[in-house]
Amino acid sequence: MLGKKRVDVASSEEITQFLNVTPVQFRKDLSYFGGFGKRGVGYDVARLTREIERILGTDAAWKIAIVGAGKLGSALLGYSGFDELNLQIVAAFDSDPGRIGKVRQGVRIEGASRMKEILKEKGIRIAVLAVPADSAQKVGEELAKCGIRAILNFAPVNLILPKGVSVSNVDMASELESLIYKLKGERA
Amino acid sequence: MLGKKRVDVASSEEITQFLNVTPVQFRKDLSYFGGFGKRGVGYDVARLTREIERILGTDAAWKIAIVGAGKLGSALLGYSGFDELNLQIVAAFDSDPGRIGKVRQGVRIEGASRMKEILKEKGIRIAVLAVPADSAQKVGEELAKCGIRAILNFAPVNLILPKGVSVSNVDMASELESLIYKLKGERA
DNA sequence: GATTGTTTGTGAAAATCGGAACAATGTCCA
DNA sequence: TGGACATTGTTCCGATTTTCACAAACAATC
Repeated sequence: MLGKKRVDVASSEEITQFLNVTPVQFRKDLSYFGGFGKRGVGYDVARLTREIERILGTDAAWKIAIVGAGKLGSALLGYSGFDELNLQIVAAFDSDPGRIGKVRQGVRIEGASRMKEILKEKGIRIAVLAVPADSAQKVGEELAKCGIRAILNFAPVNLILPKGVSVSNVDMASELESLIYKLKGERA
Repeated sequence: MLGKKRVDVASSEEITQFLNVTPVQFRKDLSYFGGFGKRGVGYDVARLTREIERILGTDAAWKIAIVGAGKLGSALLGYSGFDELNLQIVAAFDSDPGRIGKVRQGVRIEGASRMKEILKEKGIRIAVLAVPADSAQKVGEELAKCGIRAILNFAPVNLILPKGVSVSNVDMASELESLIYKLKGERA
């Protein structure tokens, strides 16, 4: 088990050490999409990476827009994690005239009025929503009208949008709630 | 159904319109902690709010610390959502000498060396981890040593920490992955 | 006060999820 | 070739979660 120190092949056990899943789950999930491993051997890491990227769709590049260029939006513009998912930030928007025209991380901040035009032109289908809570619903609706089909929502608001628009919430609040709930249980 | 436009009482159906749960789930979850509603009427919103806060533990204030005062950390220092959960940011830390001593949103950024001292002194048990991915594990371990029992982790890293320390991941990557996966499915 | 309509709380059924066990398939070595 | 060993892919089973269905409880109206 420790004899061969090759990294080009790894067993489900080795791989899931660093993940939040059990080896069985890992194998089962993968087998749903097809058997990529070799019995008695393990998984070819390079191929596995390719297959997973293909399954998730991160093998092709996706263009995304950051909507809202305040503190959070700016932080996201500099966030390195997007690269790894093959996501390219190709546009940023804000309604504050003081921010429009500024360039952050090579991306020019545009006014909200040019949103539709630019989103269509560049073929953007994913938006990251980083506006204040009280304008999130309104901006979300606008994005839906502009043809955006997927929104990563950072505002602590439950967006109600037309069917066909997927919303994923980065929900700090509920994560914190569950942490507090656990802490409370410990003390009891 | 539309006759009484009172906001002091609402049915599970009305409430869950804005939530991500079904009315039945809502009622069942609540009934686990006790029946707070009146049959044929609905839930007293004020009381329900109090009860949920009590259950979640957000009725009492919790002190939290922001660890890492880069772009993301700074954005979090100004994030308004913490207030609503009765969370008070009472400390911020960074290892960059250029940032230490600066005050953001009324909180002074302290050096990492003073972490243990300050966390203990102020009785902080929840930390928000906003450091770069490559130092997240190390800093997480330090926090665990300082007596932190709950970590909200923003770094795209799976923290391995001693049992008893709860970690919640704000996992932008996996949220984005699921969005892309959905988009891909639509196009097929 | 009886009746009607509404909504909660809950017990039972259905679906989903996760783990254990195991057969199938591969490598390695004599 | 054959046997020992390793690891996948899959089936089965128990547990958990979600949905369904409905009785109990309440308000309103006649």
